[in-house]
Amino acid sequence: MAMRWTKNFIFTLRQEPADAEVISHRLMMRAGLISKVAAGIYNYLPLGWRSIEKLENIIREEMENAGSAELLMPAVQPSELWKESGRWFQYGPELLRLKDRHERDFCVGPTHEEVITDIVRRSVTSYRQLPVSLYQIQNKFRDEIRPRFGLMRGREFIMKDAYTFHATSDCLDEAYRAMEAAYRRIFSRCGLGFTQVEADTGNIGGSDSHEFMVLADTGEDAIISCASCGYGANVEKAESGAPPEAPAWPQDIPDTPQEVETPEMRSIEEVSQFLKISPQHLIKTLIFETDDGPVAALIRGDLEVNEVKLKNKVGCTFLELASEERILEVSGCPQGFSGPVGMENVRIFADSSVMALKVAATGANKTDAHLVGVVPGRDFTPAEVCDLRLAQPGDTCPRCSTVMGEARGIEVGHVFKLGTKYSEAMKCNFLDDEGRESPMTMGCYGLGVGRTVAAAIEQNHDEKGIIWPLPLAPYEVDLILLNSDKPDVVEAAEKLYGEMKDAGIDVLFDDRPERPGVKFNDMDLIGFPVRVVVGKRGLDKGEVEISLRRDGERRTAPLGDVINAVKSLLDEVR
RNA sequence: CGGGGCGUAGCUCAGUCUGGUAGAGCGCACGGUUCGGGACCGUGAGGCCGGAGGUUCAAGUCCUCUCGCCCCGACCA
Repeated sequence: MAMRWTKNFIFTLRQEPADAEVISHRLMMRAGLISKVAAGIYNYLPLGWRSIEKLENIIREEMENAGSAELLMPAVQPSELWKESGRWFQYGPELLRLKDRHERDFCVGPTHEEVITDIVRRSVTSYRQLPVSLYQIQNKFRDEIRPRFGLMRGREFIMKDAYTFHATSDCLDEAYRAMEAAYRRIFSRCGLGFTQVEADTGNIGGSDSHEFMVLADTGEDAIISCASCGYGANVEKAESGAPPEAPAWPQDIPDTPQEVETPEMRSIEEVSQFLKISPQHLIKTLIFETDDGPVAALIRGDLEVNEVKLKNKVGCTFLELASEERILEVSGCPQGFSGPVGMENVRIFADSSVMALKVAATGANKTDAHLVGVVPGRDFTPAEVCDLRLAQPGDTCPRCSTVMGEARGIEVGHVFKLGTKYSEAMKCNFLDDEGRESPMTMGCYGLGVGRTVAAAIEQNHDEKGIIWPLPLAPYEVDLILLNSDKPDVVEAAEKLYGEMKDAGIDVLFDDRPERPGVKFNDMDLIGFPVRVVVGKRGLDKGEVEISLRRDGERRTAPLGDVINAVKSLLDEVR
């Protein structure tokens, strides 16, 4: 594909756009790749769209390779399907709902489990027809609370979503592994540094789940990982090895907990200093509000509760710290003095670190008082003991006990084993070889297209602009006509452009009558991987200049050999 | 939804406190000089000062309401 700049629609910005925070957003705006229509809603301008399409085509190749067939589902979906799965009621304002002229309810699809399940259940009835693997590349809409960072967190965004249907979980495992492999190939082909981590399944539901994270300091997700065995997980999900044991209890262990006055001592720090007890001997009691009623979570004083883990344990979709009034209602005292002893009207979830304590101190459920000498199991029994810890860098690895580190990442892909959540709710059943009917086992696989392009820019730029990895560059080659007022230079450049076109080179011909500086700056800003400069200076010697965006080193090639030189340079960066 | 901030030329922003003729730089158009890293000189076009209401002789500026956008937080593939 070849194009002239003057026939294209490219407007670079000299000044930083006022509302762009992160580098990829700034550069995409400045380079004229995207423009904003409304909060979280963007135009993909010709240059940006070319990069998007290049990525889409890589995705298509790898999806087909993984045995998935492309289709396209509607953006607007009837509420009936969502009511069948139950998500019409579970989803909050993030789901953009609308009514048609007959007052019928619809939504703009944030994802397509319902529609795809409907498609498959209509046609597939036998194990002989399974497995099924389908994907689409489509615009989604999620009415994010706070869209930001350009394409990184838009409300409307392009996503590749794939869905697989199986007769057995073994078969799902196989498809899941194939998808993981396809994702790794896709991101590798884009030249991205990424990592695959264990993830929480969120509102989509399901069991196994992995996220593909492009490593970048601006990433919105925190990842905990082990350099030694390769274990990695989103902090939302991350397990960590047993925390260091608490030091020896400095006092006698009484037969019953002793109440101690602790006036105005609410925080772990205050209480531990006041009582001269290490934070590791305190039990922190947090009251949460959920759609399933209030619950209490217990964690050792030096650790933090992971709300996602708690949410999963409780089995609720809504969870947040309870209000002051609610705490008063549940524990009979203001915030800061709650404790598990004698707390009976709520379900209590205890982190295993709490139960590992031989003896501890905790709130007395009484204003300005704590209990010292509380023995877990003797003085209180939680409804459930589980892992509620928020993993932190420095924790030990749950697999191999090495100390884990933290990194930030941009979530560009997320694969889930859905199991039968949707097939059961929507009666997407099949008959097995013994004539028994059962719901299909499903997997779903998302990949953020715009986000991946943005992530590529986060990873590949310098102070001048983007440094495109070749596969995502809007054009691979920028051919610059330097002296548009010199007929012989124009003629040479035009001739070269024709040759490149004929040779099938992916080139943009900067034929604008602009000053050299303007052209050079635009070429750096947009970041074409290979640049070919035709100017009077070189032409007098019968040469043109060729350089790479990534190192800037200037090479020359005789006029007759430019095509070959460009081709071999392209191979070099490929 | 809570907290903070901003809406003035295509873009980036002054002017708002203290009411009195609508500004700058960049971009754009035209002429000239320039021409290998965002040139220079001259001329010019371009504004319902986000919108509605109010106060006032007079509102970009003060008051009320509204809409939009950005940042922090809670939420999320």
